[in-house]
Amino acid sequence: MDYKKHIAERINIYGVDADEIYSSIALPPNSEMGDYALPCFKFAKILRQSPVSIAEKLREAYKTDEKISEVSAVNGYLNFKVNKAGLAYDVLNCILSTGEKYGSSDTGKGKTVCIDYSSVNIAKPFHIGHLSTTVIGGALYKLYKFLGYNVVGINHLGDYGTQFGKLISAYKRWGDKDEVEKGGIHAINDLYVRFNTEADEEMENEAREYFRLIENGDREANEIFEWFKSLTLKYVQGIYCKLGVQFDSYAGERFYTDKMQPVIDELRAKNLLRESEGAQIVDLEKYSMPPCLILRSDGASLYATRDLAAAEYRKATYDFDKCLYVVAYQQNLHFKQVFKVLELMGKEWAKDLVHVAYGMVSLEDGAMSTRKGKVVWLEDVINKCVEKAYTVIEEKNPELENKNEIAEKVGVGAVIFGALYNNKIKDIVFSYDKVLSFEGETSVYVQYTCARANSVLLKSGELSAVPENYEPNAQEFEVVKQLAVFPEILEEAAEKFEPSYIARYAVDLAQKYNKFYIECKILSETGGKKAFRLALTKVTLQTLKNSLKILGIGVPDKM
RNA sequence: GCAUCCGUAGCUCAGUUGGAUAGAGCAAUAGCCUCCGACGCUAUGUGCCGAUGGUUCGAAUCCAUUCGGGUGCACCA
Repeated sequence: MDYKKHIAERINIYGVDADEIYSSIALPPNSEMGDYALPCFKFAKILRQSPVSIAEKLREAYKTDEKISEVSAVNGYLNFKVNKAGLAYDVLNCILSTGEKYGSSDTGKGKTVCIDYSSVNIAKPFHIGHLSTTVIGGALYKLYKFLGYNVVGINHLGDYGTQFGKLISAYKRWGDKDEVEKGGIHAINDLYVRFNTEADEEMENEAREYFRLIENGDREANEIFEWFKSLTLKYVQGIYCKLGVQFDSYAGERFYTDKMQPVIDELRAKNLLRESEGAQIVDLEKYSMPPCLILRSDGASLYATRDLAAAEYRKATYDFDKCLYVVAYQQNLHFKQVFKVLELMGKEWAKDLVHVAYGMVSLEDGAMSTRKGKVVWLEDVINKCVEKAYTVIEEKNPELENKNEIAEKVGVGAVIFGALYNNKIKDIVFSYDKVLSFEGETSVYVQYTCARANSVLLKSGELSAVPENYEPNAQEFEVVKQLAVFPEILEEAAEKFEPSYIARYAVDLAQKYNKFYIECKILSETGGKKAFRLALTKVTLQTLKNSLKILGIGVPDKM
């Protein structure tokens, strides 16, 4: 179904190879001009002819065939019109036969991708700032699987640092076992907030001491810590379940405690380590970066040290072809440094490490702060969205069965989609108005389109075979073309680590289908026309479902 | 100060391996349910694509400078 390739193979330009012709083929601004176009301007110098005459000569030489029905030369562009009936027939049958696998491929066969995402902090509830990494990572996870990769989802737990000393100190001062059991993670967080507001020098010292106790294997400190950890994991599991994300490993920072020394030894052996102001660093001045700190002046390890150990461990354990870090752009420099240090250590695989950076989330009145307790919890956002969905269903479709289940799919979908619809690098100012808006370019719009398509299919009875030689009209053909590019869109999304491509694709397809739906009758038609339109409806529904599924969004049959 | 990202319609954003008249949604106005789901569709308008210069047959897209904003920059993670 690669029409560009088909065209490129049939054009000969002296001194230009087929690959270059292939990559030069573009899409005309509107479909009346054609379905594909080859701009001939860049060939003018090589051939020493005007683009207009080149296009004209190529047009004369091109023999139309079963795929390309018309070729025209316009102002230096060579425009191609495809055989609409043929394309429509191929696309519909392809989707009908592949079904929920439509768009999948084996490009990733034999390759492994590690994705480090979500990476929750122990004892901290999920707030909207954690949403992006979780759903972007989750979507990439499902996308790579769909493309045939072996994928390893890693939740690099934030379970290391003096903050855990603070927590234990706070718990021992004010905590109560039953209250924490009952209040769960929010009760722990309250203790943390209280510690930060009341802490003086003495308490800070106590916290450092407790952290040291955890490190040295003190039984009581570790018991409390493990208890907090299990409460946290139980809690996040509920959220992950709703968001449809999963992990294959929960190896967090503490996991690397005993894996850092070999890295430090290697750095020293390779003469990369240097003392500076009492600390051990890798100097990166040559690369116009500040130094990468490996050991503090008191000998303790740092964030970067653990990330170096983690990268080594992942390479040794999973032998990845790519390792992605879905982490906010605040850490651009950190990852640049870590990757550079690994490169300097001679790890040829350092080039396979990718920081998938995304924008930050703030509130309308400024940045969030867990320590100050100024946050929007993700559960609240999800709950409000689900409630809103329920209210809308109650209003528009009160007879519906399973209203709770459907409201859940719609509400959760809106939360996920809102976080995935824009380019990931964009900052987000969180507002309830925005996430609760269900109109326009939203998952609800796509889900509604699915419900509409599904309703048509329910009323249609058995589908007959797609008619051959059916000449689609303009609206039908727009849908067909959009359906056909789905596999390409997925490849691009994977290549650019950009789930938003898929979200936008789904909205585009839904828009094109809705335009078709309004313009064209389906059920009251007969014969080939009806068969074609029903098939078009069925494969559109399938493709919309496939797109949303990758994003972790479910599609209700009715809503 | 150095590094890095962003700047497109009133708002939120697409569009950037250079290509033909710069597109959506929201908001506004006017329409469309005796007809397959109106959470939908149609029509109407707004743009020195932050600015300047350069490269090119051609620049929102590439380069340089500049302005505005975000983020990061030594013992937190």
